[in-house]
Amino acid sequence: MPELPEVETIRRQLCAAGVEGRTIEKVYIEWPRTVEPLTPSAFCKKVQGHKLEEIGRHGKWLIFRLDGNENLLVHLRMTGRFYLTQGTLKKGKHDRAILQLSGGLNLHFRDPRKFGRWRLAASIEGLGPDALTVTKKEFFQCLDGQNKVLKALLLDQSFVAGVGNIYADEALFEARLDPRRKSGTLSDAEKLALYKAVTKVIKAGVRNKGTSLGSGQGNYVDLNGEAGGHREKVKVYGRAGQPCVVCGQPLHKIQIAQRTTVFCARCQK
DNA sequence: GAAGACCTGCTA
DNA sequence: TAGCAGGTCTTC
Repeated sequence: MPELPEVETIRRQLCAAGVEGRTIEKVYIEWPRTVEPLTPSAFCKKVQGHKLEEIGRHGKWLIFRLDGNENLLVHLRMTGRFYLTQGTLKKGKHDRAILQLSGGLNLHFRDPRKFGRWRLAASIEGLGPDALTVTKKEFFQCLDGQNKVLKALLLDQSFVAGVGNIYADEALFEARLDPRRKSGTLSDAEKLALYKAVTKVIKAGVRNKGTSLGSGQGNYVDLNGEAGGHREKVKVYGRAGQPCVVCGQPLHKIQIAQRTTVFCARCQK
């Protein structure tokens, strides 16, 4: 569920809550497959006693830098979220992993659908430039030699990291580009429009602390359990059949690369 | 590409 | 009860 803006919001809140600088005193793995490729006991052994020095992010990955040369890499996938408790540990219903930190702070990883993953590694492989900080030059370089359907390309984390289904649809609407277009057919002006649109919608998402839709269990909430404020700003995602905010025509819903895609057939060319 | 797998819980 | 979900990986 969370895309870059949601992950960045959580990262900032973890920093603000003073998680950095604490020692990981004990690790609980409640769902073994959360950690990979290590077994839970091997994972706990390698993490316990280490200091959590800094929290970073690349694309949708959270990067907990540990002392030594390893990082705890966390991907929230569809329903992962973090929350903090103080004092005696009480495990929540959908908690899949918990870090007991120095000073009595507990960092819970709640993930109903069990898709989230924790890894130990020096770095993350195979990601393109981060969508929040990608430069125009990098973006054009990444587009070079590509000829993929635009929607699929934006979802490809090796192209640009951090864009998911919501922000892909929003960026394509913002750029007025048809999601079915092939990237090789874009003019320079259209490439620039796409670059501007991607960075614009991602930055707006971060500013509004992420997007939440509906009220389901998997619905995104931040560290404090609050919904993102970007919901009202979404122009196409989840609005199939409703009028386009620009031309008033009903928005279309189609499948591209097995993902629901909403767009305006009149505005997006 | 497309389809299935991984999973649970909410909505229609 | 069936269908759907913001993500990614594996296997045709």
